[in-house]
Amino acid sequence: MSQNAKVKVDNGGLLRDLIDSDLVGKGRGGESTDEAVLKKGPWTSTEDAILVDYVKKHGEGNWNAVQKNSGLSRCGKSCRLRWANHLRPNLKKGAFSIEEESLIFELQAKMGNKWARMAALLPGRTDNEIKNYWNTRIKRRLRAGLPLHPVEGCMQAVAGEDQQNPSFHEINTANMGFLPSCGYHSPDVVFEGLNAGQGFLSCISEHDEVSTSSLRMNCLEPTQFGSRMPCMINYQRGSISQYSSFSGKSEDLFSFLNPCDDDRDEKIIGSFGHSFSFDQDPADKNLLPTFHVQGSHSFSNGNSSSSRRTALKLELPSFQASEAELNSMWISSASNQTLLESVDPLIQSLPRSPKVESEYLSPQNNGLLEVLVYEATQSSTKNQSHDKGSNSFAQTPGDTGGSSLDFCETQFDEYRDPISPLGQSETSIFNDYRVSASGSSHGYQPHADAFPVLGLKEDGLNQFESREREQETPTESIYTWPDALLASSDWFGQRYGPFTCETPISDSMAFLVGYDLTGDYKRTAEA
DNA sequence: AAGAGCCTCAACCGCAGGAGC
DNA sequence: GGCTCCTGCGGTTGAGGCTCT
Repeated sequence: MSQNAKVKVDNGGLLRDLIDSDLVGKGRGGESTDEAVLKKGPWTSTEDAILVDYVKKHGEGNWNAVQKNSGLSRCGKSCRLRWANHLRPNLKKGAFSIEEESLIFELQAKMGNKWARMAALLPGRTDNEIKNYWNTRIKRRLRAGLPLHPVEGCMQAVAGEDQQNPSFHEINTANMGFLPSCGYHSPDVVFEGLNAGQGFLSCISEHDEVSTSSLRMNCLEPTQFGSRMPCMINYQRGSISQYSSFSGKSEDLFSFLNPCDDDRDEKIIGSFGHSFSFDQDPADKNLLPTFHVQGSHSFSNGNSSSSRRTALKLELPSFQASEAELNSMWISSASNQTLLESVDPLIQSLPRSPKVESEYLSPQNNGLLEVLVYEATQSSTKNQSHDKGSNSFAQTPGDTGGSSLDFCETQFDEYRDPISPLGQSETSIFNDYRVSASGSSHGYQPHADAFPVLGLKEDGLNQFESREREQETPTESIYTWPDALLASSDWFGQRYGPFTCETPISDSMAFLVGYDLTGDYKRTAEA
C-alpha cells in the first residue's frame, strides 16, 4: 500500500482549510508524526524553499526522508514531484518552442504516451509538461475533428532534408542542438517486420547499394475519414546515394520514392493518400517536390497553390473541393510559415504570393498549436465534403500534379529499374492489407489492389490505377488504407506507440514510425 | 458586468517495478 | 518466494485564469 493511502485525508472542505493553516505541517497536535495529515494542494514558497534547501544538502532521492528531516508535511511523492517539475535547476519555463513541439510530435508518434522518455529527450522539460501539452492538444484536435499530428511537422521533416539532409531526428536535433548531447540518436532501422520481396523496402534491402537502414519512412497518422493524413518520409543520406545520385537535396528523397519504377512510388504514396511530384525551377534546376495528400487538407510552404514553386503542396483528393477551399486549405498550413522557414532555406527563398500572406495566412503565427487551431477552423466547414468519398477521384482545380508527374516520368526515367528486385510495387507493403467491410483487420490477405482505390490524378496515378484495376478486380470491399486502419483499431490516436497489435497493419505502422514490433529500434550493422 | 464555457497546468492517484530484507 | 518500501510513470482531477456571449 502506498504511503499516500496512509495519509490520505478527506479531500473535501477540510483539505482546503488545512492547506493554508498552520495545522498542516505540524500535525494536528502541532507536532509532526507519521500519522499526521500531510499537506496536499499547491505548494507555498516557504515549502519550496525548504525542499530546495533539503535537496541541496542531501541530494535527490530518499524522498520519504524529506518529510522526516525537513519538517515538510508533504509526502515523498509530492516532494519528488515538486522538485522534478518545478524546483530542480535547468528547468525550462514557458511555451514550447516550435522545435520542441515538432520533436514532441515525432516522439509521441514513435513512443506513444511515454512522457518520461520524451522528457528525457527534451532537456528542461518535464513529463508532466509534455503530457499536459499533448493532452490539451489532443482535446483540441479531437474536438475539431482533426487527426493528432499536423502535417507541418511532417513537412518540416521533409523540408529539412533540403537543408541538412539528415534524418528527421537529426534535423530536429540539428536545429535544437541539444539532443545529441542527450544521447538521442536517429536510429537506423531495419524493416524486419516486412517480408522479403514484399515491396518497396525489400527493393531497397535487396539493392546492393542501398541499405535499408539508411532509409526510414514515417507515416505518422492515418487520415480520419475526411481529414488529413500527415506523413513523414525520412531517409538518411549515405548508402542511398548510389541509388539515385543523392545530392542532398529534396529531389533525392523524392526521386527515391517517386516515379522511378513503374509508378510504384505513386502507388505507395497513393496508398497513403500522398503523392509526390516535382516542379522544376528553371533558375536553379532544382526539383521542387510537390506533396499531394490524399484525403487531407492541404498545406504549403506559404505559397499559394498558384505559385509555380510550391515546394510542398497538398491537394484535396477524393472529396471535391472548390478552388477557393483548396486555396484556403493549402494556406492553412502555410500559416506556420516560420516553422518551415526555420528548417528550410529553400523554402525561405521561395517567392511568396502577397495574396497568400494577406488573405490566407493564419491569424497567428506562433507555433504548431496555432496552426492546429487554424486548421480546425479551416476544416470545420469541409467535413461534409470529406465524407463524400475517399474513393472517388477528384481533379483538384489548379492542380499541377499532372504535369509534375509527366515531368517526373521523363526526368526519372534513368532511375527506372524494370527488373527491380521488388517483384512487386513498393506499395505492396501497404496494399497488402485488405480489410473486410466489417472493419476488421484480421481479414488480412495480401492483395495488390487494396489501396489504389485512392486516386490521385487522372493523368497520373489514375492511369496507373486503371491498369491495376484491369488486371484484377477486388471481390470484396476494400477500405483504403487510412480507413482500414481506422476501422481496425484506434491505432494512431491511442495505441500506436508500442505497437502491441500483431496485425500486418501494425507491422506496417510500426515500420512507418520507425519501430519494429519489439518497440525497439533495429540498428543495422553497416556492411 | 456577469455568467458560462473553455483552457492550462499543478498536483494527486493508482499502479508497476526494482531493491532490500 | 514473499513482503515492504521506494521510486517512477501515466492517467486524471480540479482550481484558477481566460475568453466569449
